[in-house]
Amino acid sequence: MDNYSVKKLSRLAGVSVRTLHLYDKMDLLKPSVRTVAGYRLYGEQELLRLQQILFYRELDFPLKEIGALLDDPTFDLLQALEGHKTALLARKERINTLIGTIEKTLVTLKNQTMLQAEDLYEGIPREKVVAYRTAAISQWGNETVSAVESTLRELGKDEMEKMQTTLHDISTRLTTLMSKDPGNQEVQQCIALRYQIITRLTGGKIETGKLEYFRKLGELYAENNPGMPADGLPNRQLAQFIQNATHHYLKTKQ
Amino acid sequence: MDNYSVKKLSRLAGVSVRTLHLYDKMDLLKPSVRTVAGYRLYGEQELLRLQQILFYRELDFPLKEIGALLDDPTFDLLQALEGHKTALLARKERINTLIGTIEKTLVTLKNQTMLQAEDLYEGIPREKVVAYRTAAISQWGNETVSAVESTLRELGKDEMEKMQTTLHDISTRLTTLMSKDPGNQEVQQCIALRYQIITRLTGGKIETGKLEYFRKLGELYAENNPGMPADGLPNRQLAQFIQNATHHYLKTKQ
DNA sequence: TCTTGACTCTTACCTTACGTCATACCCTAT
DNA sequence: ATAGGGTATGACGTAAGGTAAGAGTCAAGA
Repeated sequence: MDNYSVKKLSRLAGVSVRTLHLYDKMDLLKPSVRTVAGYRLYGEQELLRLQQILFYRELDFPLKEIGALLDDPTFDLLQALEGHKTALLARKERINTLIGTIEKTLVTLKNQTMLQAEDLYEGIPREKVVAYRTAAISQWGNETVSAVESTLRELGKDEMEKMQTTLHDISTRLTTLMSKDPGNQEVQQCIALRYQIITRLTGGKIETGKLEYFRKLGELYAENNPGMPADGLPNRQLAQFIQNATHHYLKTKQ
Repeated sequence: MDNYSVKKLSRLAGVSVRTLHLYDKMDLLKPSVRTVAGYRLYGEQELLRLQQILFYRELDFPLKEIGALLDDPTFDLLQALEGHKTALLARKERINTLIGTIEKTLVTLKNQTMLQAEDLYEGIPREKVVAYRTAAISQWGNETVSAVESTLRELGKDEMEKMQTTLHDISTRLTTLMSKDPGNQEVQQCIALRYQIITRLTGGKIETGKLEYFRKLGELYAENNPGMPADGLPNRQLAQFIQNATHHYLKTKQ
């Protein structure tokens, strides 16, 4: 008898030594023997009692109540269990309510962001935007898509037009120079400049997801606005700008 | 501005003063002003912020997280809510498991007590016992029925027979004396003696539920065992005994 | 002006079921 | 003798406050 040290018993039952210390101090599970050195030794009975304790603990019974029901044989176990079941049902109901509230909140928030996002996607059919946006979120994460949309909003028309002009110049010059004199010093300057613009475009962190998202938006716009009429729509310019910027960058990066 | 003292704000929002103290110390909700005496004064903005805090608290968000999401505008609320919802779903699942376990345990326990109870109800069809026992539990509670069954078990055949004989004598004598000489001194003695026996029968606490339950059992037995053959079955004696004991007691009590 | 009652402040200890040190002691094998 | 692992006790920390003690503040009535 009295085979189990704290560590052995803790391993056997899957609890920590500290837990056994605690149960000892609160008179829930006492060792059958203390050695002269003060070491705790447990026997089979204690192992059995521990199993019972853990069973009720699994059911979220408070330890005090477990002690009462194990020590007092007249304890009305049925009633305790019924009461506990009622409490658990109440908790479950509460959680259901919470989940419902969260879902409502989520729908509201998503609608809000969708509404905010809508004017950014002017000129592209809504269902395409929704579909691609959802796909992009699942592929690159909510953060990336939000960042792109935030950048679009932040840049505004004015800066976008400037950047577009600059980038157009750079791209044209790069194409010319590369075909004629790839070793020209100006090539490096142009590439550096383009890098700066793209950095601004991606908010400091150049990520493939962001660039791909920008590029795809440009494509979608071009598809749905054949001929790209120069009607002054911000998205037309935006799309063209993005296509220029990202197409070249991604190509030369490979 | 700064209209609300701690108490006013606490009443308005339905939280305790202590809670406001705590939120102040943990920088979750600071008063807009402190008077020279150190009193906290809150304004409309603080009331609004408190509403938000309570909303997320209702959703079981930890207060630290609430502070983060209210103070950091870049906090990804959608992701937090989704994560929280997942956690709540997991908790719900766990609770479902717990309820299932409790229900199984309850069934097991009830079957056990039914099995133990079965031999006490020998001679009465099981379905009648089950039906009446269930009705009795809902009418007088689990404790009363358990107490009666515990008494039946505890008394055993020997003591029951003795008590039956004694009670039979008492009842006979009482009937005789009451019809002839109601003022006889022996009447009081008999009643006192009968009282003692019934006290023993009900385990010290004479309750209508217990006596009714005993009496009903006797009736049920008589109904289902016409002629009451003197075959030595403990239940036959038990039934007769109980019928005698309780019938008289209840009658004279009215 | 004094008192009374309502209000408020800070500090600190209590709750659950442990986890995580810190410090010191014990035991066994080499 | 020493190294290593096991053990004991005590104290502190967790989340979100509850409860209490002791002291200070404010407005109103006598």
